[in-house]
Amino acid sequence: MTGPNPISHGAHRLACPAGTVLFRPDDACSGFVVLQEGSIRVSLTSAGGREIVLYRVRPGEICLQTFNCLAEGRTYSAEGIAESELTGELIPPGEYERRMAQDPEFRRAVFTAVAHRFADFEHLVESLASASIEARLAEALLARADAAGEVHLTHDGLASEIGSAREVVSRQLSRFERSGLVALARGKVTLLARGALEKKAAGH
Amino acid sequence: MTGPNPISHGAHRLACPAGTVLFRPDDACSGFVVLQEGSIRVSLTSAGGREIVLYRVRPGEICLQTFNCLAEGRTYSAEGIAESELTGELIPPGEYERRMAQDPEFRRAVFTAVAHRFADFEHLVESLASASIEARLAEALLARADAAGEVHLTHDGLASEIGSAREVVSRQLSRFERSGLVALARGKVTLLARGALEKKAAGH
DNA sequence: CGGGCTTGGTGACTTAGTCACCGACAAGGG
DNA sequence: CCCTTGTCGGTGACTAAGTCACCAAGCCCG
Repeated sequence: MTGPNPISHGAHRLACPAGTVLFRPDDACSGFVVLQEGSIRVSLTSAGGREIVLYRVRPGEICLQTFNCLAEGRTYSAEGIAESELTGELIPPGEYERRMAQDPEFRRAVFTAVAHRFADFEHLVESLASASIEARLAEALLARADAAGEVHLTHDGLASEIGSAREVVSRQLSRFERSGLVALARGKVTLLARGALEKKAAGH
Repeated sequence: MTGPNPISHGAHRLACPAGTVLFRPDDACSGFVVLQEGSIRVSLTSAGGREIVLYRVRPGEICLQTFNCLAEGRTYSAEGIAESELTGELIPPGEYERRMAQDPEFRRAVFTAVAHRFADFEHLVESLASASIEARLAEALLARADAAGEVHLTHDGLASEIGSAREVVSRQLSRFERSGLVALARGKVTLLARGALEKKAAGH
């Protein structure tokens, strides 16, 4: 999925440490990002200060914000932060145009990524419009747990994942804890009953 | 924006009356829709029966669901209904591939449409995650009013537009009516104070 | 004219979000 | 070692939104 061209003519090497802010709302777009290692969290922060994670860009994928900017000549509307150390390519606009025209495999990869993003968005909209907090939180915990069943996020961080408020997350987590589904510690949630959480995530 | 090729080789004429269901979740995709006249409403209905309008496809635009299916070889996940009589082209998968590869103008049109849809989604997510019902309803009324300032939708229809419930819409409309912002009649809302509604839509 | 359907109104209740505040814990400096 | 400062999480009280059950117009059509 990383493609046959290691670093093609005209593309720059991209490397940056965890925590780097790659773009913010209203930034101009410097080029098209193709990720090789790491993950980028793309989120939207509304006027009221509420943040919601839209999606994550993973290795082999393109950053759709970048695509959007280049296709429309517009600026970003969301924020992108490196969640871990990144490596990849930064393809400048001209080179991007050339590749889209001439490289069918590159084009296919871009379309696949676009299609995935749209599926992500549809899922997000459906969740926001009709799933309970209980279901959305259960889903977020399952999605972000490591192999040991631990989620290393604060209640605030979890609230951003599901587009809600910290207090709401805290209270729901206490209910999960009282039901024996999770164990709580500062900055960490340990999953004790994945099966039960999966049921909750599906809406009972 | 309708492009230089009236009906190109390999494309079928598309024409259907208002109310036609163009696709449903899990339908296979028969081709790529390029709309010339009319409008398609694309919506998602969740398990609980709640419907939300994702976006509308208008003349000169492409249908992104179609794009998505073709790029991924997958089925639809949303529903598309003709809101008015439609005319356009239905481009079969092979012809679509050929045009994407060979026709830069066609490719550009597709990208522009994708970028627009993407912006629509971001706006929708931001609204759902953090705007009040008052603001979202005011926005929907403004967006769907005709030149005479009339919105020909039932409370149920308005609820679908903003992804909420009929009762909630009814109560908010009564408040707008009591404040003199709208006049209510069966199946119709008349806007009386656009300026005030615009303020509400922006969040006071 | 009189069912039966669609549309809209309402009260009572549950769930979610907001606001204001406080206490517990972690890290670093004096 | 203790104190300060900042992050993190808990809680009560309130408001906003969504749900449920039900009813009353209006409306179409035989």
